[in-house]
Amino acid sequence: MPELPEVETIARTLAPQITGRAISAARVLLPKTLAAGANLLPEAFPEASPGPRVTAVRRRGKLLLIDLEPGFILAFHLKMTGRLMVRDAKTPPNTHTRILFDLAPGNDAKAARLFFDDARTFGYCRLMRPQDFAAWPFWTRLGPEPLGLAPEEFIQRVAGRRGAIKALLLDQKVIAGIGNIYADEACFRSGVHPASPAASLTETRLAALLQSVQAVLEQSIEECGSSIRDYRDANGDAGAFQNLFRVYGRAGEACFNCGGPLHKTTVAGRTTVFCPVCQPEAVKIR
DNA sequence: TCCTCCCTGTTC
DNA sequence: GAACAGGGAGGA
Repeated sequence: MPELPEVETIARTLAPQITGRAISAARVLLPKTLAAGANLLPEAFPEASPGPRVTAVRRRGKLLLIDLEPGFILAFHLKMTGRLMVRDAKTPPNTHTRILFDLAPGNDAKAARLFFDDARTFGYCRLMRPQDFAAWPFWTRLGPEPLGLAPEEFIQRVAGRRGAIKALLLDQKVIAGIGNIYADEACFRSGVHPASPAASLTETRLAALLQSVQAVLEQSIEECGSSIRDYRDANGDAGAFQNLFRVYGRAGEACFNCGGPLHKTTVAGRTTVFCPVCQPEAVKIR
């Protein structure tokens, strides 16, 4: 389930392989994967044309963005099982291939293919003009990037809210890029009970939580993300941060801090693992 | 603010 | 052959 560190890793491994290269054709094998209302295939990939050139590969939140020249943007949301991978030009689509891009041969590079594979078909791609992209509601409402976020702004965005702190961490409008894994890991590392109402946490606790969010994200980026089940980078390589999980997926096992059993519960509709000793429930505020 | 739904491969 | 994984849209 690609979250910020995984998408960042994909962007970093994808960029050197496709930047500067022309995309000569796109083939959509599952129509719904190319979001309706954001389908500019004929305009972006006209017949008898070398095709648009990749000028940049970026990440924002969990979105992977490919800038094209002339002016188009490919925005991918990988959701749970989406993968972006460059393979040999002759590689045929597999059962999970949803969109296939042909990369024209470049200076030194041979022709190749960019695959968007997605077993569970939750992921999507939007192909938009920059002005439409800038007006896309999901884009305009996206909260700030956690890395580099000032504690004061984080506190201001969650202070006084009645919802569970983990629900706010998962809310992309509050802060962008955090999913179930890193929300649990950050709560544990800062000793915050994930079900605590944000309003019950002091500014000091919230600042500590943000620091843990930033620490786990940075550490995971260093480890090239977490690979459980599906995630791979654009080279097909796995990440290693899953070896450093302290709570995610460890319900019933011993807490690395106190040795007691980790508990499992549901917060914001998501499986949540925490240590009841090291993450005491904050005192509720009326 | 919370719940349901979408979707399919994997695990029990 | 059922439970489970979960991001985000949409509705209660």
